[in-house]
Amino acid sequence: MPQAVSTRWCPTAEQLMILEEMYRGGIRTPNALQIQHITTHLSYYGKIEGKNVFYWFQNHKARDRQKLRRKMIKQQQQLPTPQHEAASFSLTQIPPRFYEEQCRSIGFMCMLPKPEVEAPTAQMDSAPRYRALETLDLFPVRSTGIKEEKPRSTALHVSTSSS
Amino acid sequence: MPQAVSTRWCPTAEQLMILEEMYRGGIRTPNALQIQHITTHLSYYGKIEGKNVFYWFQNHKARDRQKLRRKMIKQQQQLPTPQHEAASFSLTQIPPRFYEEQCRSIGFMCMLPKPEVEAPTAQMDSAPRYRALETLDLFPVRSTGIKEEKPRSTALHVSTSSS
DNA sequence: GCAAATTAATGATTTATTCAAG
DNA sequence: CTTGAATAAATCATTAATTTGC
Repeated sequence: MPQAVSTRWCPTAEQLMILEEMYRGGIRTPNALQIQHITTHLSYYGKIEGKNVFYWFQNHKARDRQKLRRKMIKQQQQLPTPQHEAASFSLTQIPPRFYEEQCRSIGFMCMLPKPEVEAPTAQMDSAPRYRALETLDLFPVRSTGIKEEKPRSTALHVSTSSS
Repeated sequence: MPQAVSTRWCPTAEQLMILEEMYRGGIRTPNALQIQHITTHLSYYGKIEGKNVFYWFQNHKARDRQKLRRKMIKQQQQLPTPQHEAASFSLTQIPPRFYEEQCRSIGFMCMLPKPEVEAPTAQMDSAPRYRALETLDLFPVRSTGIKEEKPRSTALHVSTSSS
């Protein structure tokens, strides 16, 4: 069997550390330019593509939120259950809403299936290709105000449309 | 105000016709290469980008399905309502499932916010830029077996995980 | 110890919702 | 109200952990 050594991106320890640091720093939905920068920076530590970064943040954010939700439900169930006024609508709702102008900016773009699956003999992240790293050392990882990411109602769909 | 004449893609009649023709032809989730071709082809009739094509199919498919579902619900409600065995789980499910190995292939890619919003003086789809159209005249619009797009259960989540 | 069998994580896609321009 | 755009939720699928029988 010639090729097909791995189908999906496998982040190296450094890459993961940096990504998590950024996440902790407040980055949630990096825009295209940010992703480009992050990718460039991380490519120093191993093979990586923009979409990997994109997906990583999507998944990390989603699973973080999920974890929080579960914890909340659990807490609620452990509460003394105030007899009167027992919730009549599903809880698990994060506070009211913080909004904060979601950093909506990511755009999609169709991407060709995959350039080629080069069959590496044994060299990958062991031989990092010093990609420039020109633009910046790392961009404002912890600025733009750690937005709490508008929670939006998590359960409860009040579709206002009526047609 | 210098620029910003229009933010979103406004499909021309021809573009729309062609897209619908393709949709009727069975295309639902075109892969990147297909999108590229479609875009190239449609750019002959006016300004258009790959993501427009991507979104168009996404939305068209979703809204088509939505329409069907509503129609179904309506029909169900108009039925004599067979007292016994009233559905205990939400209907609106499209038949069983046809599967057919979904043509999964689209990938995302981060895209810069927007190259530039050229302030057109009055020329857009009136002056189509004859973009090559080299690769093909149009690819197999009605082949690869009109896949009915695996309907997948629309309501009813039987998560097998247990943790 | 170790390798097949399970299960848990998590990368990658698709679908559902929501927002908002026209 | 229609629909392009964008994000979030739900799934799918593959890899890593972990368990289990030997």
